Amino acid sequence: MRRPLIRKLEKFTRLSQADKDMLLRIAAQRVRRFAAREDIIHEGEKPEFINLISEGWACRYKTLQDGRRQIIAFFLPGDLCDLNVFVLKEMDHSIGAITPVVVSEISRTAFDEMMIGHPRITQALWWESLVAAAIQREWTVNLGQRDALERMAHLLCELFIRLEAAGCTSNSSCEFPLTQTELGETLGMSTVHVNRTLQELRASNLIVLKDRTLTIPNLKALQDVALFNPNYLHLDREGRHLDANEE
Amino acid sequence: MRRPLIRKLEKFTRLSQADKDMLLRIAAQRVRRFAAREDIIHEGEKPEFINLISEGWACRYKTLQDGRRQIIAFFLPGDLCDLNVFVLKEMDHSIGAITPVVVSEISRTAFDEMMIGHPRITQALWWESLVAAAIQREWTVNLGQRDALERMAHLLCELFIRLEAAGCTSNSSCEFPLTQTELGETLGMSTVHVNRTLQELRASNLIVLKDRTLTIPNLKALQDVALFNPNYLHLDREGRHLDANEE
DNA sequence: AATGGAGATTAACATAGGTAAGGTCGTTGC
DNA sequence: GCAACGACCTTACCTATGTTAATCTCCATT
Repeated sequence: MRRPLIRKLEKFTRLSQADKDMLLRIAAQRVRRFAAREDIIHEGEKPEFINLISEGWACRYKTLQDGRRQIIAFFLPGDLCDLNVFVLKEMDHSIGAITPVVVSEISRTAFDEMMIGHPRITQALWWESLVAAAIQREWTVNLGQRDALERMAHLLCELFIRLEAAGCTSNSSCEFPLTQTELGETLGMSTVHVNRTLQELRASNLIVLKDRTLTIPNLKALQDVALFNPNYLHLDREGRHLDANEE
Repeated sequence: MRRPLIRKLEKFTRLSQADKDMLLRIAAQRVRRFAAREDIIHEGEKPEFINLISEGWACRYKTLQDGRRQIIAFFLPGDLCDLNVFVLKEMDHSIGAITPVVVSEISRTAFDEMMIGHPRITQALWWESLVAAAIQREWTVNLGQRDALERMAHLLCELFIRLEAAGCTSNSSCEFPLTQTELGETLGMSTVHVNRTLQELRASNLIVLKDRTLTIPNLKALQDVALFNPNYLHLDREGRHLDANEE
C-alpha cells in the first residue's frame, strides 16, 4: 500500500503498470529488517546488494579515528543506496538504521534484469542517483557557507520536501525521528548549539518540533531563512515548480 | 603525450591498446579552451556534453543569493564532469576554469559508442564516477568535523594524491594554482584564516607553498595531522595501498 | 619611473559556536 | 518502588574563527 519509491520516481517520469509491477516484484525478493541504531552495512565490507529503504529512516555516516562522527546522508522511505556500488571493492563508510527499518536487498542480477526492457525505470533510477549526488553537493554548500540557523533551516526544508515526494507527510507535518545528537552530527555542530538553534526557530514560529513530529507552518518562510533553492532536488517534471502546489 | 585520464583509469584496471586508442580518439573529437576564471557551463543551462578536463584545473561551484560562493569540487587533469548528466534538465551549479583549461566535450552519442564493445572502459568510468561521489562525501566529513588545520591538511593530501594518480607530480611537488581566496571558498573559512592556517602548516614544516608550487616533504606526517585515510579514493587495484610506493 | 591591481600578510577586535557541568522528565528493567 | 538511562534543555565560561582594515610584494602597464 505504501510505495514510496514508485511515488517518488513518478515525480520524474510516468511509469507503466508493468514498470510498477516489476519494481514491486524486485523489492519483494529479499526483505530484511533492522533495529534502530543497527548497522545495515559497515565500512570495510564488500557491498553485495543495492539497498532500498522501504520503511523507516537510515543514514550514511563516517567515523574519524578519534571517534568524531559525521552523518553524510539520510535515507528516507523510497531511497536507494548506491546504484553502482558493485564496482567498488569495499565500503568506505557505513550505513546505519536510525529508526527500525525495512530494507529490500537488490542483487546485481535482479538489478540488471530490471534494467532490461524497462527503459523508463532505468532512466528514473539514474535520475534518482543524480539527485542523490546533487543533495550531497548541496550539503557541502550548507556546511561550508551557511551559519547554524540557516543550516538547520535548510536541512529541515530538504527533509520535508523529500518526505513529501515520498508521500510521507500530511499537511504541513511529518514524523521526525532525529535526536539532537544526530542533528549535530549532521550539521557539524554541538548538541548545545543544535538546541539553541532549534529554540530560535521555534521562537520565530518557523517550526513546531515536539514528540518526534515536525510541523512547518510556513514552508516558504523557512526556505527564506535557509536561502533554500529547491532546484537541486530536480523535482519539476514539466517545468512545474515546487512552490506550486503538488498533485 | 600527457594522458592523465588513461593514467588514472589504469590505477583501477588494465586497458587494452584498443581501449586507449578509443579514449584518445573520443577525447580528440571536440576540444575547447577556456581562460582562467571563465565559466565552462553555468547554473541553469542544459548540459549537452560530458566534459573531460585534459589540461588545467577547474571547479564546480555554487553561489547563494547573497553572493557567498562555495567550491564544491575540483577537476584536475583527467577528471570527468558528470557522466550521466544527460538525464537532468538543467544544471543546478556552475563549472568554472581556475587556470586556463583544455576541455574535451564528449557528446551523448560518442559516449554511448565508447561504452559499447569496451567493457573495461565502461567499468573504469563507473569507478571514476563512484570515486568522485566518495570524494564529495569526504568533503562533507571534512567541513563537518575537522577544524581549520585538519581541513586544510586534508585537502592538500587529497589534491596531491589525485595529482599523483594523474601523473601531475614530480617527487614531492606539484603545481598548485589555487589562491587563498579559492581555498577559503573551498574550506568554508575566511581568507585571513586560510592565511593563518597555511602559516601554521609551513611553520611545522609540513608544507612548502610558494610561487604556485606545493611541496609536501613528508606526506605521511601531513596525513596524520589531517586524519587522512586514503581508502575513499579507491586507488588500490590489488589490495595494494597508497603508502606503498606507486609504480 | 610612476601607477595600479591582485594576492598575501598582519594586527586588533568581535562573535558564533564549543565545552563542561548539571538539571528535568519519561521509560525501562528489576 | 527505585535505579539507570537517554533525550532534552539550560547556564556559564572559553576559544576558534570571522571582520575590518591597513600594509606589503610582486607584476604588468603606461
